[in-house]
Amino acid sequence: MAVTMNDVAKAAGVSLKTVSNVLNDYEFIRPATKQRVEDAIAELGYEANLTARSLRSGKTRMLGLVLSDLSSPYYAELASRLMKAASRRGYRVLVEQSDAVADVELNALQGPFRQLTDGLLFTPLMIDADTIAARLGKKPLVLLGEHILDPRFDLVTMKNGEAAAALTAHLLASGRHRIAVIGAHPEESAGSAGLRLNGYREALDRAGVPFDPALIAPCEWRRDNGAAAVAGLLERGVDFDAVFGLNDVLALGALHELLIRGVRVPQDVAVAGFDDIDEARFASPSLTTISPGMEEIAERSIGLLIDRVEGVEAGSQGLHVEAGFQLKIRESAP
Amino acid sequence: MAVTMNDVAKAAGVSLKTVSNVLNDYEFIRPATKQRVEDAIAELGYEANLTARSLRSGKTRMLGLVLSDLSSPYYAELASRLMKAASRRGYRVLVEQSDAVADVELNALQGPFRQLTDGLLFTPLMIDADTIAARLGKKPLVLLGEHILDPRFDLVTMKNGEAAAALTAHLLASGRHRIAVIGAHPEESAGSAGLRLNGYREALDRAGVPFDPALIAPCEWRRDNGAAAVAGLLERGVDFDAVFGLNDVLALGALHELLIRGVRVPQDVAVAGFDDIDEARFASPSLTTISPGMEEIAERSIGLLIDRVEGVEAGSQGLHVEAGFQLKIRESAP
DNA sequence: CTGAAAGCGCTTACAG
DNA sequence: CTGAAAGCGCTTACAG
Repeated sequence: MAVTMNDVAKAAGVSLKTVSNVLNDYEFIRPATKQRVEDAIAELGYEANLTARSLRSGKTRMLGLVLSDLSSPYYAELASRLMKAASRRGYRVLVEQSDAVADVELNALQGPFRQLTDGLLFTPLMIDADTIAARLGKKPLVLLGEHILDPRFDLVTMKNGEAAAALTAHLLASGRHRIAVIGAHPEESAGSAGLRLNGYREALDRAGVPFDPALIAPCEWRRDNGAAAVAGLLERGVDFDAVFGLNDVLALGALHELLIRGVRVPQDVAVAGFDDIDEARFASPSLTTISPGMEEIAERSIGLLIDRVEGVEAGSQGLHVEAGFQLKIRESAP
Repeated sequence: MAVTMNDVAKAAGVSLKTVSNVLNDYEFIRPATKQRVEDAIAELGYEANLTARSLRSGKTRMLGLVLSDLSSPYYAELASRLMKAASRRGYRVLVEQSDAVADVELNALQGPFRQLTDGLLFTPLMIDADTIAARLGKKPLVLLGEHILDPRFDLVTMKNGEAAAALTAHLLASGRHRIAVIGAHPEESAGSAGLRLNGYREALDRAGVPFDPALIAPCEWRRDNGAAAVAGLLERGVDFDAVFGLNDVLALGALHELLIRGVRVPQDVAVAGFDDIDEARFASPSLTTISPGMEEIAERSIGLLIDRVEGVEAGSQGLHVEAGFQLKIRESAP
């Protein structure tokens, strides 16, 4: 069997409690005692049993991350950064993919996944604020990326609406007035899609450009859907001079479809996205998009969640953090 | 406090052991007893404490996945599939990013990360077979993606060499004879880079085309490095009519750099990659590449690891699985 | 088929 | 500053 604290205690000639004190950096230990314990630990190659520690302390030092799909570039980059930020503070991140299925989201909120983690970073796609509130246990929860603006919850998000409005204003200023939007989610109450679409409409309003529902293409946020949506617009003969993909992979799918059909970008149609994934810079033409401050989102959300877990952040009111954004003007929509 | 097995036992009027039997699907329980226990569980809303179970059983039902960086598209897609495959068999996957740092790889092999997981899926980048063998505990380990062909270890991999040779043969057959290679890793003993480069050389040999070291650009596998490497070749005046990026992001970075410099793809220079990430199909021009059978790799590696964990797969010899590959001929190198 | 008991390896009041 | 004891919530031989 593995070496236990008991073995260490025996080897060092002290009690269990003293070993525990050394391991947990208790202040008042005689240096000589501490040394003896540390020597014994080194000699025996002792490593604390994390499961036993968790059972006793009720903490796992793991944080849960619930998102729809890790293989989408935006979430992959975000997850990578979150894990690194957590690691710096001594926590691990356990990921759960919901595939945007309501049941999975519900289970992550109260099932075994919750039990395994000290706190949750949650991207709700299918369930609403009241549903979350009803299942909320005592463990901290920080909402991520979406915009359930509810005083009951901590939330770290991006400026979806403002940023979409800024991007739309840029397209309008460059002379485009028939801006197709790809990736709307008419079914979704509280989601990035809705907020970004709102931003788009506001920018149109401010510019006095009429909103045309024919320009709005609903679809899930997948690359092939971006391509298909543009194909649909072209085949229906919809007149448009710009495409706003509600995220980058949609825009990149659309870009590809336009190019293979001989539509010139940006001469005939400008294309813009949202997320500024790594790929956007290296597309041909490179993609105009919104950089939503992912590094800031990762740092702030992990920081806030761990503060809650450790009881540093006291307020019972939900804290709302909005990361800044940047408009990245590139070749696809100069 | 939470509801415990004891509470359930009391409510159902049975002993702890009987509750445990019901939870663990023990065969010989009187249906009436079982029903009473199940009713009590439902009524009290009992959920098993996973930490306590782990402490007692020594199993966590978590699998470890060690890779360099989750934000790279190939690993993100792989991790997503591995998690889904594991989930189907009742396991979770805990990811550790090594950033290709030897120390992190070592720690994943024996530190707390190992303790938290029942088995490991490991992509060794910086450490070799003997180092792994020296730290190998009793818990199962399956090597992934790389080619440490060592009878001591289970290994699930792709046909790096064969596939690279097939791709190179295709480029040669299309009339390209000056094929630049981007992303070589001269420092690395056992890695995909080396194996793919070998495949390239073999294909040249078979075709009687001389190998020219000037065509080989070493760099880490990042998109911007692919762009920089092509820029370097052009600026040094190296003559080439094709680029083989040792993975897709390198090839896509190269593709972008060629296009912005006015080099036509594929007319002037053909471009090919390796991985067939989602993006390859949607690049402009779409990218010729190798599809390395990722679904097969994910299923087989998770299956093998869980079999080992559960003692199904008996042999002490390492099992070696090679997934099949497909050459995807697209516009960038027809 | 079911019960009583031990114990997985820690942490945490409680004494001293 | 340190020790002896209890207990976190399960599973697992061992009886019967």
